[in-house]
Amino acid sequence: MTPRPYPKQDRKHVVDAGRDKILAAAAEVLNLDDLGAFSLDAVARRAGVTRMTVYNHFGSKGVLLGEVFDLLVERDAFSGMPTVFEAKDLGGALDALVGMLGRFYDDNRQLMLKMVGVAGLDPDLDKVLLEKNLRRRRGIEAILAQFGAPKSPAVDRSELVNTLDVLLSFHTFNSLAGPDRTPLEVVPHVRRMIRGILGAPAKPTPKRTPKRAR
Amino acid sequence: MTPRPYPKQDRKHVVDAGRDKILAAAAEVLNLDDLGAFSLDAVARRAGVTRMTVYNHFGSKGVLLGEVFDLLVERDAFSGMPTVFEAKDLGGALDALVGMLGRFYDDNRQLMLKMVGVAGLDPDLDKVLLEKNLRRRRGIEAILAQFGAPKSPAVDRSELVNTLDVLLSFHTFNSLAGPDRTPLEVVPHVRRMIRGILGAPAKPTPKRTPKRAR
DNA sequence: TATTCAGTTATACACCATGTATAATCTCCT
DNA sequence: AGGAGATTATACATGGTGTATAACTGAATA
Repeated sequence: MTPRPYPKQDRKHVVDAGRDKILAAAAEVLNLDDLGAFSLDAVARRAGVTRMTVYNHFGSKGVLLGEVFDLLVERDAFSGMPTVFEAKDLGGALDALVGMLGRFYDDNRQLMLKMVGVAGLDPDLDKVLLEKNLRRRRGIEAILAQFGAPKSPAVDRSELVNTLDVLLSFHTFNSLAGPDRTPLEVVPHVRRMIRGILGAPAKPTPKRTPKRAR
Repeated sequence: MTPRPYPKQDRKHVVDAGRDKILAAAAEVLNLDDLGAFSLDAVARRAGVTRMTVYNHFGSKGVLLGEVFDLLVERDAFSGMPTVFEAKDLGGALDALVGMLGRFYDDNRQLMLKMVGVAGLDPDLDKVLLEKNLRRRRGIEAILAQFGAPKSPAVDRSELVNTLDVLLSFHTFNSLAGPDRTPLEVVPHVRRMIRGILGAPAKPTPKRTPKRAR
């Protein structure tokens, strides 16, 4: 019960420095080309700490990965968001967003691959990743709100956000790049795709649609 | 050195039956909702054999998964390919292809998620999956060759196959569906996206899309 | 019937990774 | 000096992959 005047805040920065060191080490290990070489032991060694310290900071592998992703998304992927809003029209803003994300995906391609990998196998991380992907969705919605949606898109208005979200996802850049190109090199192509979706005149008359599917 | 006239072919079907039983069991385990619950032990138990038998047939987990994917792709995903070519034009063929793939992704959503998961972590399986994805690409190329490419697509001719390939990938259906919809429900939307990409009149003049500039 | 061989099983083992528990140690602040 | 919080060292349980080896089974053959 006795009030204890103790640091607890003073040493916080030291502890946080340790945390950040671990997070950075984890990101580095994830970005190594060695496929499937992610272990808490490797992270700890690279961070210069013990595996136990990692468990003290984060309780599990999933939480650690979640925080790594969190940090990267907030600090790297969407750091240029303000400049996106400086564009003069919707097309320009989306172009800027594509460039921003393309750069991020390029810098962290291996990391992203492993991240979606373990996310597909770890329910906890899966939830975190899903939530973090909402970040991108909210960014798209903000852009549309600011610049106004196009009048005649090739897709439903209600599905416009979904469509852009898919086209801006890592998977789009990754599989479009394939083994021979980088996500960054693919940026112009993604821009064209989006422009095609946005600028296409509406096809309101489904009278002609030649579909015979099943 | 004595020539030994022995079955070796007669019992083949029995052995192959065992193989198929294991493959089916593996697919079942992969399609369980239990995220990250895939072990060779579970597969063996469900197949009614020992873990050793699994190792006798396939040498490793990666190879087994590769063959499962192989079987599914060939037998389920692209089994309806002939009917796709019965369509009367390009749009109809692609619509049919979208429906075919959407059905497959819907039937095997959990499996696909886990598959890309381990593929992101296992180099061997990664290669297999990459090669199997070429199956889809070749299908697209065949359709374009049969029905002719659109005259004025919204994307480069050279990138047309890449674009369609991305739009037809599992990731498109999966992230478009999100947690609240199924890949199958998303089929009409993907069809519209593709029609938008294909049917949009060429925009040769990059004079900026006619849009409200705030 | 006895043999023979492929495939299967039973069993044991090595290895690695995650996660938990506990006591010892270090560091910095008062 | 003393103490609290963080870190370390160490051990352990668990579960999965992959390898090795000997025993077993069943069916075709002689």
